[in-house]
Amino acid sequence: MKKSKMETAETRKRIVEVAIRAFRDHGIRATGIAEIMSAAGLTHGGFYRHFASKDQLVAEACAVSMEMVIHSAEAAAEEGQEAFLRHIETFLSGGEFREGCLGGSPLVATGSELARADSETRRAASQGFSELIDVMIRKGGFADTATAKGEAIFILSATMGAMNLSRIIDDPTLSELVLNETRKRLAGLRAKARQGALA
Amino acid sequence: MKKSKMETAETRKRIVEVAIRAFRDHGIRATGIAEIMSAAGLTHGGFYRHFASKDQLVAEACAVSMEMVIHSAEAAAEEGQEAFLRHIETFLSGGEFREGCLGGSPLVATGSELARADSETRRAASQGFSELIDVMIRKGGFADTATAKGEAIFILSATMGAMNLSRIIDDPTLSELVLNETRKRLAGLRAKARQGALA
DNA sequence: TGTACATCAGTGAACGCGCGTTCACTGATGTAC
DNA sequence: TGTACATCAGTGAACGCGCGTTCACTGATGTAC
Repeated sequence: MKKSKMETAETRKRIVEVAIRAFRDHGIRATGIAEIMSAAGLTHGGFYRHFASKDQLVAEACAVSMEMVIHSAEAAAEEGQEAFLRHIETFLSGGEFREGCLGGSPLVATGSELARADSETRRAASQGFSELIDVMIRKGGFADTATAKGEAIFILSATMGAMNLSRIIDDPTLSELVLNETRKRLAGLRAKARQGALA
Repeated sequence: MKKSKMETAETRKRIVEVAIRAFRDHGIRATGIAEIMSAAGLTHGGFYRHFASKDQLVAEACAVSMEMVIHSAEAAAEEGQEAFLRHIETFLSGGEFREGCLGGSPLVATGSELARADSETRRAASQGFSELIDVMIRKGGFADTATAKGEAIFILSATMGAMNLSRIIDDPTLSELVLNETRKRLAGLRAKARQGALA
């Protein structure tokens, strides 16, 4: 039962979307092809009509979910610098897992697995991270353009580190403290970076 | 061929040590019992004379490797505050993977897997993290004791986030930039925290 | 426009493989007398 | 101190299971005439 080209494209897209969520929720290695296909309303055999291997899907899922994070950040930036900065900061309040959020980003949700992933996947992750830095530089309102890239990198490193730690820690009080202390200090840094703009 | 109590204890210790390295290098899920036992010079069947399950070994390996990080940090602190701070900072220069280093810590090497680990393992990781914070507070030379914990948490979050990111990124230039920019900014913060001590 | 046929998305059984775990067995150790 | 026996660390075959991947098949789609 061959499907129309449009249906085929939609199916492929659906598989990637389902995979993004599954990898984010359960990890890459812990997620099976059959599980993904089943969640997409298909049987496992059809997978290889769309992808050459699981690794190829992992790479594509990584690329697409990084794009989602980037688009989501850009969309927030449409509403102004304040909204953009609040968008970045929001992750550190709830440690959100939703798509488009830093917390839903594969860099946080599957970080240590990505560090050991194949070259295609790491390429996708690196490319996405690089683009995220560029968006921050353009919309972050950093006073000193010479240090903007470093500031953006620092903010992302600290945010992602705090989110990862907060998910490991089983004591809710300490877990939230990690998010809050990191958010507080990054907000202080940002205030200073923008104060510089007025000077 | 029963072994003496001393030999048995040594074997158990060796299994844990081998496991720490294997989990750190290849990840938890990707490392099999047979692989660990073989690296310890044994066959896989004997594993269950020492541990009830793989999960139990994971939890113990997590606890022991966190202790190694903590002891290593305390040892550096013996040589004075400067040496201690340089010890923490060192990780951000080379992103080292050695035992006792933050980079060799399960929090960095297997971060996203730990976030989904069972309660025993997360307990061990949380406990270790908590103790690491305590060591930093005691030896970090923070001027304001009220904010020392927050400072320590922030430094660890940023350091771990940067190390994880630097291992994902495949472009060596950007990878090093992430470590360097994070190190530079944390050094600036520390200088300020100690300046406060003199005031 | 209608017909014949090649294409190929999706199915579901099957593949080899490695996993965590179990178990009967071996034989040196530790213990009770 | 010497002997008899229970213990149990380690071996290696075997277990069921789920994995990624393959394949013969189905039948609707897209194409060539």
